[in-house]
This record gives sequence, structure tokens and C-alpha cells, in this order.
Amino acid sequence: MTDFLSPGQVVERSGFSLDTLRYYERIGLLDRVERGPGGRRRYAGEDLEWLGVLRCLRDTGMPIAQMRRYAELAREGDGTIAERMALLIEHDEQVERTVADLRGQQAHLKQKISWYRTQLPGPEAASER
Amino acid sequence: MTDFLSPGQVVERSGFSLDTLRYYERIGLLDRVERGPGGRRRYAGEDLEWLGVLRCLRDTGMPIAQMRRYAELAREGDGTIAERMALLIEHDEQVERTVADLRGQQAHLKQKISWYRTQLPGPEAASER
DNA sequence: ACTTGACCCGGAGCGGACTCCAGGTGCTTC
DNA sequence: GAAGCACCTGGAGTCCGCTCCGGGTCAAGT
Repeated sequence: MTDFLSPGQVVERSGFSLDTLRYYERIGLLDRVERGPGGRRRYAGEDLEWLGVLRCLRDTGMPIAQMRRYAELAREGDGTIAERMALLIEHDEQVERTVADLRGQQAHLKQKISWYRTQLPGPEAASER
Repeated sequence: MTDFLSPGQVVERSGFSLDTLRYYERIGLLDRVERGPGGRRRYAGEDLEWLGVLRCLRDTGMPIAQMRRYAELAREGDGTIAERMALLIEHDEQVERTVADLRGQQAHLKQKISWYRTQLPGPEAASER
């Protein structure tokens, strides 16, 4: 029956803080959330789903400005599907690059670590820092 | 003969901006760089190597505070090798987690993209946004 | 009747990592 | 000797993404 979620429940399920939820709403990342009597927000299931999308985008490093763009397109309806898809594809490529970079630098890191490892057991001296 | 690099050269080779180089020096990420006559900085080969390490750490998302800790340990000499190694290992694990998370969210992203793809060609209607 | 607790609002504040600025110095190059 | 250029300094400013604050409201519990 109670198809709505209280702010507290949304905090729990979305993992966003109350402040962040209000912030996202203010800046238009989230549609204006419905209010119950007393002015309290009541989030619909859709809202929660949308928050899942935001979490995905955010956690993959999409800047807020771009998320807003995406939200705006989504609000505009079915006519923007191609554009939204393009946006996500580009972002996916960005994520790909990020991961590749990370892996590259991580290789250096591991090298450094194994160099340290050679310095530890034996009592020999060394030069590098 | 000129074993030293000018600030401009270091910018070029390290990829850090002049301002960032000075900033890193100020906050102790970089040892006080030697000066030539006229007070200009002259970077040694070691400095450049160290900048390479910083780039690696930075690009893998290590916060500056931790880099400073690492720099401090490095300055303290060979006695801190184990600790430095531990720090890097922990960071490496952090990177691993980051990549895993990224991959996880990227999977959702790709799912979303392929959902959009189904919406494009056919003229059928749909419900999700 | 009163206290709690969950929420509301607008606006200020924060932490991180730079980046920019104004004014100054000193070597070349016309 | 004037102009350019690369560099110097300390300190202020910027951008991002929240996070906190003070004061207020409402409903439920004791």
C-alpha cells in the first residue's frame, strides 16, 4: 500500500546522505520529489531507480554537470533516447580509459613494491630510494 | 654537463604544471629543489624520478596527505623501507578495489546502454526511462 | 503537556587540489 | 637601453561536491 519511501528509507537504500539527496534535488539531478502532508518528501519507486542510475554514473566518475545534462534529456522524453545513449557510450569509453590508465600506473606501483621487496630480506645495501 | 633541468623542462617531462611543481615543493611532497644563480630552480635527475613516482601515486588516486607521509618516510632513509612498502601495498589494494568497483558499475552502465539500443531501431513503445 | 525524533528550509562553510595574480628579478636579444 | 622572456614570491581565488548550521514544523509516544 505504502508505495512511498520516507527520506530516511531512501538514505538507507540509496546510500546517499539526506543532504546529498536534497542537494541533488536542488540542482536538478533529481526531479522534484512529491510531498506528503506536512511537506515531507515521499519518494516513489521510480525515484529510487533513478538514484541507482545516478549512483552508477557518479561512482564511475561522471561529473555532476554531465549528470545534469543526462537528467535533462531524460526529462525531455523519448525523443532524446539516441542522445542519452550516445552520452552513456561516451562515458563508458571514458571509464574504459580510466581503468586502463589505472592499470598502467598500477603496474609501476607493483614494480616499485617488488623492488622494495628485494631490499628487505637480504642485508645488502642499495642506492635507489 | 648540464645535469640539471630548468623548471620549463621539468614541466614538459613531468607533465605537472609550473604551479603544481612549486605547490608540491611548498607542501613537502618534493624536497627543496636546488637553486642556481639568480635563485632559479634547477632540478636534478633524481627530482624527475621522484616526480614520476608522485605521478604514479597521484594518478592512482592517492590523496596528497598520504603522498606526504610517503615522502616523509623516504626522506628518513633506509630504516623506513618496510613501512613504505606497506604503504604502497595498501595503496595497491585500494587501487584494486577501485578498479573492481569501476568495473562493477561499468557493467550496469553497459546494461543500460544495451537497453537503450533496443529502444532505438524498432518503432515500438516502451516504459522505462 | 512535553519531549523526541524525523524531517523542512536557505544559506554558509569545508576539504582537496590546484591555479591565478601582482609585482619583482635577471639574462638575452634586438 | 628597451623589450622579452622565463622565472621568482606570498597570498588569494577557484572549482567541485558535498556537508553543516540554525531555526522551524509536525506527529507520535509517555
